[in-house]
Amino acid sequence: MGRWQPGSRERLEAAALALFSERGYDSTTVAEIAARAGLNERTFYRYFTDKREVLFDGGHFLEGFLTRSVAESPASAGPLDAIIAALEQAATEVFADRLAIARQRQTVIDANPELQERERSKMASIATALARTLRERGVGDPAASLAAETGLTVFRISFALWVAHENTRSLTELIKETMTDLRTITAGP
Amino acid sequence: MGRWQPGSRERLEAAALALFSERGYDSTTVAEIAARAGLNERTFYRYFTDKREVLFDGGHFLEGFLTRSVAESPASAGPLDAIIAALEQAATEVFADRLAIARQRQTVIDANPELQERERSKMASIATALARTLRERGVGDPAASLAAETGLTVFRISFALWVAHENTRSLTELIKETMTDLRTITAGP
DNA sequence: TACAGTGATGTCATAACCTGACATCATCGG
DNA sequence: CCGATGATGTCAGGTTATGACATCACTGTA
Repeated sequence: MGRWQPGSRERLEAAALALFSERGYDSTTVAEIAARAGLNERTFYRYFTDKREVLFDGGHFLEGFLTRSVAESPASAGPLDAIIAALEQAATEVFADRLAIARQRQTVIDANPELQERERSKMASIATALARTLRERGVGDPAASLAAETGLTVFRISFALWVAHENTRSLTELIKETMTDLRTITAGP
Repeated sequence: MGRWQPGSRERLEAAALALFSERGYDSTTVAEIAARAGLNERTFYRYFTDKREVLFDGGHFLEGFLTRSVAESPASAGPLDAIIAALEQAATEVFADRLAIARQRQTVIDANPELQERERSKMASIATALARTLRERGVGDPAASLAAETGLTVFRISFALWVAHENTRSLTELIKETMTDLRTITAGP
């Protein structure tokens, strides 16, 4: 073993989530997070652009997963259907096994407006990426943006229901239901 | 004349927009904004919770305008229709005369991720408020959230088209069109 | 007029966030 | 064994943001 343990990034993420859960986001300093990870404050900022970002690293993976999924969807599918299908795939392949951590994370985020802001931002970034993917598949504008944003809205609402403490249903199930609600609401008179 | 000129808040907002336009958001310090407004840095923070907020004060007014409008909408209207009607009313009564300032503001925001983040956050806050208003009018959940979030998505996309440099069409017109696109996209197979 | 109360602003000190510049040290290929 | 590379540490410093307290103009009232 040398000077550095491998997995600095993961250690920082774990340390941050633990500390944020224990004593809250505001009361935790970056120096403390780094110290618990056996690292220096300066090093923290080499991995994450700011203090919030340490909670949102997974977003990059999700974005890649979803864009790949949308890119591979059958050409016959409508844009919103392609988005929803990708989200359902993520629901089973990415999220299904991670309810406990998702809840812990969400508890931290729900307690802090700055973090909610960043979460929205991440969702928006994913929506932008998915809209681009749709455009590359020939979907026009603003249909592409609209489908991507709307799909993410459905996901966000479903996700909130999923992590709610009373809930026992699966994320996929909740996405399907929310999607049905959306169709009801948008159906013209 | 006494020690203070009236309208400190407005002066701070104007100074901030001007400085952000001139030399960018990052390169402008809070002390500079305050100085141009003839005030102290500490005083800036008495009016705005943080540096970004100085650009988003109008959001409070918009939120009030929209919730009032939705609260007064005819009971027969569907939830999404009520939201869209309120947004169209804001389009004519609030935004129509302010295209120039809206564009200047948007240029500043588009140049800085932190500001985009805050803008999203403001939209989300408005959506939350509108969802609450819908619930008070008997709309269930998640239909209320869904209608509010979807309506704001339509608005956001329409607004972006409106402030785009090439555009010559009215915001109301663009909202109607985007709404038509949404109905097309969500229409089942 | 005098003067106490109130509220807006200023001053000061300081913690935490974030960054640039440079130093240190382990690893790896030769 | 050595030099290149890359991850980490050290240090200095600017900016954001906040608490505590002081100052000054305006108000009402005796």
